[in-house]
Amino acid sequence: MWQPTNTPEEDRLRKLHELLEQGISPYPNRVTRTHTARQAVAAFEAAEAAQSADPSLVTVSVCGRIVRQNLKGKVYFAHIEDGTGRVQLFVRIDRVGEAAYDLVRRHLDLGDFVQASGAMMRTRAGEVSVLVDKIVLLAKALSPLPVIKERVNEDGTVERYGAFSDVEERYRQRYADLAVNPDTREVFRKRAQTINALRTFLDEHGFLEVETPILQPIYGGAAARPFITHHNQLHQDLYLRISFELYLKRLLVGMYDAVYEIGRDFRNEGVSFKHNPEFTQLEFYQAYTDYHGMMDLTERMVAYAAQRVNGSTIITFEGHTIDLTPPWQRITLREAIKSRSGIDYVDYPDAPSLRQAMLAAGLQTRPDATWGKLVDTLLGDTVEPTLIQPTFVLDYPRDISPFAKSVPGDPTHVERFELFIGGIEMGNAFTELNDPLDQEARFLEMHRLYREEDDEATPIDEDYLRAMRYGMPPCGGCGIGVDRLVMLLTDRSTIREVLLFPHLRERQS
RNA sequence: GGGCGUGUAGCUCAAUGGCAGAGCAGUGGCCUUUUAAGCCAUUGGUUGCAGGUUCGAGUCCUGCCACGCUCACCA
Repeated sequence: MWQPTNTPEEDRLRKLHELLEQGISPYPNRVTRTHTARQAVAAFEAAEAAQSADPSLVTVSVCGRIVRQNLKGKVYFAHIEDGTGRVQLFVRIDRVGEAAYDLVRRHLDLGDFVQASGAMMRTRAGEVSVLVDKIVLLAKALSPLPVIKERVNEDGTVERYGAFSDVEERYRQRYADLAVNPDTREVFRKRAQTINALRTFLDEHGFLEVETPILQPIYGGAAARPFITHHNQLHQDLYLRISFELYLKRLLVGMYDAVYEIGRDFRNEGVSFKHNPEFTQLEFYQAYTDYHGMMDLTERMVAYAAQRVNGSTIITFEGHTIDLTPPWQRITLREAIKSRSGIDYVDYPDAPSLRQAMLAAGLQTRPDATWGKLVDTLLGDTVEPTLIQPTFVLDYPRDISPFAKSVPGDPTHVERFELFIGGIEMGNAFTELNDPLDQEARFLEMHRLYREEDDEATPIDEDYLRAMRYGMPPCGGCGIGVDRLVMLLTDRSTIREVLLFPHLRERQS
């Protein structure tokens, strides 16, 4: 059984017991709400504006959490807040009677939920308020939330005094963060709007939303270590998906022209400001197009989401003004790296020579890195941080892109792009490889590479190859990191600020 | 995993190696139009955990835990 751990909790528990002794339930079953906080204020102001109506005849029953209270002798003011906003309660002892007033004075705390009914009025100070006839406790708060006081300035801006800012506690107790920090609530509203906008855009462009397995017998579609779990009755190890790619492309074999999925991917890798072990991915695939089609669609979709969420395609991110208005800059990976590092990697066709060139340029490399990984290092270290404005980087080395079609006449490169905005990778797309024999060869090549590194054996998905042998239409596919997109649209510098419950290490002792 | 940093009251923060404090919240009192209300009084601490140095440790040292930044890792 829970025990108070501090004086405020002891006081609140005592009040709860006193209420029970008076026969008052601190957690009643029934509640009556006629108006939200916002509606109550709006109804009064509308009556004020309409000369014909008597605003004092506007009666309401409002519900919410007490976020400010001011006991002033025989009158009591409180602000209650619900999901729509705040409204002030004005309680007078001569109106509610001594018994009810005593309950208000002795037993209500910041954080409690109450229901108040009465007529709307305007105080002498001018604030629209509920002149309370009856007030009912709806839920007692036994633990105190951080107290944040607000002052509304002349110009309407809100200044906040006090804070709940400890990052760890905000994440571990997100409910408390949300309860007291309206800015946090706004982030997750925008997150929902973002996802809704992506979905709406794709729906309106002929895409079918689908759901594919999260528990997969063979993981694939990306290079990452998986989480492993086990089905007891089937005696089968299963993997939490690291991407949706291979299942979604099976659906193009199945004659859907365009499909997408928004869902969770799981990667058993390190965490960082842009990595969480589970994250939300959007992948969409469209037949009869290629990566150019994916670029066109992607830039329009992201611009649409920005417009829907922020009302503009021009946003601010980490102090940068970023213009998401299409069309976006396109540059080949080769040109991008050459312009930033001075290294034209095609001049160094094998890992040892490229590594030498990179070392000569003062770049750090891993001695065991493959040629493709070295190119990727060049991208990450010299190019990625410079790509603040939205930029498609095109044409990647074949040996780090096993699902992309080759660039015609170019044995080195495949038709792939990655999308960068604000210096962060936002997406990855290919002209999808639909040649089953070439795909099998790529699988075998990757399998060999990873076995050499003895890091993660990439399993070969024979069923995917079988699907492709039935014929897969030419298509483009793209994956978008939804959390990162939300970071961009809400100007948050870490992924944890846009995840309601980010992964944290379990607390010991 | 490495480096740097942080951890003190419910919240936000102070405290030269020398009595562990403030504001807000809480408690008691005054106050019938307050709004960061005000005034008077007052409660609240295993200073993340475990050791060590010292006459004396929140402070210095070691280890551990958690978090942040960063590097590595991450096609």
